[in-house]
Amino acid sequence: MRLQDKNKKAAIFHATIKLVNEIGFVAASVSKIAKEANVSPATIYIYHKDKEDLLVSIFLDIQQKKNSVCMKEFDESAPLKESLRKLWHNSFKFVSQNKGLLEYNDQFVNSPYIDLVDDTELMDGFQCFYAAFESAAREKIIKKVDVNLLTAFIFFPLSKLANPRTSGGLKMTQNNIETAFEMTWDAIRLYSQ
Amino acid sequence: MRLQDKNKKAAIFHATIKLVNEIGFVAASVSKIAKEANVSPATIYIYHKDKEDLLVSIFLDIQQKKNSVCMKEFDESAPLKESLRKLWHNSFKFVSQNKGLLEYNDQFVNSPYIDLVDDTELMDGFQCFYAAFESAAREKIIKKVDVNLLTAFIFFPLSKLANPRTSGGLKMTQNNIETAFEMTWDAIRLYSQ
Amino acid sequence: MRLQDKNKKAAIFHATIKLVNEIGFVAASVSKIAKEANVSPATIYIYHKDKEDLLVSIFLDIQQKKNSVCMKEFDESAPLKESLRKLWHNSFKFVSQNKGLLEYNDQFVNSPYIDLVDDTELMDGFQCFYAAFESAAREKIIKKVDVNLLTAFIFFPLSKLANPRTSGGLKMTQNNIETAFEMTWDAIRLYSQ
Amino acid sequence: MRLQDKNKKAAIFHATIKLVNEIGFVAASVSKIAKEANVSPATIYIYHKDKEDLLVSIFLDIQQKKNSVCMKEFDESAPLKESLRKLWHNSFKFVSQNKGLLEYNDQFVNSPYIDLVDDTELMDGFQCFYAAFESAAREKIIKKVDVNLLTAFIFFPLSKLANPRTSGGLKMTQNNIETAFEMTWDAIRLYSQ
DNA sequence: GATGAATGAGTGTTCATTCAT
DNA sequence: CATGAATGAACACTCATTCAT
Repeated sequence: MRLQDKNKKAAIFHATIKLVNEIGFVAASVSKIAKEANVSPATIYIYHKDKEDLLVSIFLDIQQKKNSVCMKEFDESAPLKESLRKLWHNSFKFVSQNKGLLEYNDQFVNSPYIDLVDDTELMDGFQCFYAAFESAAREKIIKKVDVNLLTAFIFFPLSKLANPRTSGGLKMTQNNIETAFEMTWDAIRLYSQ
Repeated sequence: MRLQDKNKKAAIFHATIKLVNEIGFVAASVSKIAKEANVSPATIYIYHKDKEDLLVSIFLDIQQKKNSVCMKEFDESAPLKESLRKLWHNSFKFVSQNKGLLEYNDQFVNSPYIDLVDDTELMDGFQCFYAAFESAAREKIIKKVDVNLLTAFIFFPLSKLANPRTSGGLKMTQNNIETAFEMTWDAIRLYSQ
Repeated sequence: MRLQDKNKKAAIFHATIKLVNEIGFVAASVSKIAKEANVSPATIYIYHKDKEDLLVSIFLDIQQKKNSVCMKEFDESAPLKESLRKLWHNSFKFVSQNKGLLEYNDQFVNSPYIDLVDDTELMDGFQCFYAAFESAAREKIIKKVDVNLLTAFIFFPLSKLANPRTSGGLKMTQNNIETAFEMTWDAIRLYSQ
Repeated sequence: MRLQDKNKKAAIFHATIKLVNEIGFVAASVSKIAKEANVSPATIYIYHKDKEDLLVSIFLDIQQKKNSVCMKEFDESAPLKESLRKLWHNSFKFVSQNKGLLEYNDQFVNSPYIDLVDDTELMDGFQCFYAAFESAAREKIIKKVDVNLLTAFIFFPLSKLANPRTSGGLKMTQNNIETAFEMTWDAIRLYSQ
């Protein structure tokens, strides 16, 4: 019996991301992906039930990679600000090391494909922040507002700035990252009287 | 729907937005749009060169509508904070009055179709803010940072919160809008000494 | 507006029958049918929802044609034997004038496609015989047996003999037809004392 | 099902018949058959040259089984009527004991696959009847007609009635079988003056 | 201006079959 | 012997677009 060729699975993975980033979900057809991956269209269906499954499982794969990079060395006992700063820097590290992956996921979450993914699965890695938000709010370190408002100011500017396609050409140097993070912190922190 | 004869263009406009929001760019075909609009596929080609032109011109149309609502009563001489606050409230007014339009454009800007639109055209209505940013920075009211950082904290959280699909179920009451705006302002304002 | 081209519909009809008879349902693909009919595959889908619909509607069309020929000049008041004899001769007339059509339908009724057709629709034209069977049985002209036994000896030998593919090379002359019919009649008639 | 190792050929046999009866030749693909038989697609090609060979050899296998059952205890010296009666009852016994097999073969003979089988092979087991027909005709026991007319009234009603799919829901009790056989006999017997 | 008919090129997917183990 | 991996070719069907009216 022939063994699954890991190279083929990886080739399909990269070909899909490359094509989707270049020409979008609409134009990235299975046969084009197969050609890019130097594989038969039928081979794709060995690894994935259908096109939807291909796109979704790539998304989840990236998501997981990203989470594990972003949450590396996360310390629950550290002050919230330090944890968030670490998250920001890790995010930009991930992007710089995995150009394209984030771009793919940004397109994905803004397409109807995202509806196929369980909501809770999405924020999985960041759950640990939620408790930290609550205690920080109790200690009057950050504003006592809905968690969606907090995430709107933490993750959205971050994802915009981290994605070269939407960053407006701004180069994210260590300086800029730090500045941007301070702006995020200003948005959520509480100013005593 | 039953828009007829003179309103065919409008029927196509609405049918496209409805379908794209429901099933996405991938599945929204010309003939499906035609059926939804109670119109022949050929009729669409009277008003639009091709499918691309259809999608892009709808985007631009919405963009223009949104801008004109958002910038209503913009007063160059007013303080920046008041202008921005007005912008925020106008944005949410637009959304509540035009459900679906913003959702369409959010999908559009996150698809490769956006590459067909001239960058400068996008921010057109908001150019007047750029001068205001600069002078406010000079007066040490807001931080002296790249304009892309400013917009990342002004427009991105706004667009996330205004789009029901991404707002995380948070209902944007006047209270929440005001709170969110204050967070934006905190992000960009300069704290003296 | 372009009008439907009746020739195209007829061409699809004949091409389908020809191909199905030559290579069977399994091998008669939509694109082969389209090529045989000198038509684009897409054109077939203007006239038929899908392949199933194409095959079924051709079957029903033939069935109807056959019924109208077979039941021509059917006289309710005539003796049953004469009505049946007429049916037999009409059937062979239909076959000789429409070679291929019956072969198609024989293949159809012996494939799972037949399950898609309403049972009652099938025997529609022959309902008028059922009453005649009952009264003839009451008058002790034919055997008093289940109607399915009667039809097994009337229609099945007939369809076997009428179809050149199953007639075993026997040429159905007027003489043979008449002989065969007498055998049918012997099978169902009642012998007094 | 769970037939294993040594019984793989049998598993393939049964899986094929089951699938063909359920979904037809068109939809019964090699991989579906393999899955149903709990076997690799490749395994099927150990026992059969190709798909055609699989289908044909199953047909012949069933045909042979049926013949051996039908002709059991055939006695050349017995009167023709008794031999035929025995044939009829044996046929129904075969069906009741091997549901599905006859259905498969009925589909097979009415598909173009039948062309792959040698004509003479088909009627092989029944050749012994041909001589009996001739002598009975000479003795004026049955009609002196082409053998194809005889078989049309012997085997066709039989196969229709024995196949539940075409029997019209008529339950073939011993009584009904006997009645049907008498009708067959009436069809072919000769009535003296 | 407006239409439904018509289409070649393409879609996602499955096919029968072979290969390497 | 038996397997799951792998595939080119084909499948049924839909696409964006044009044509004739």
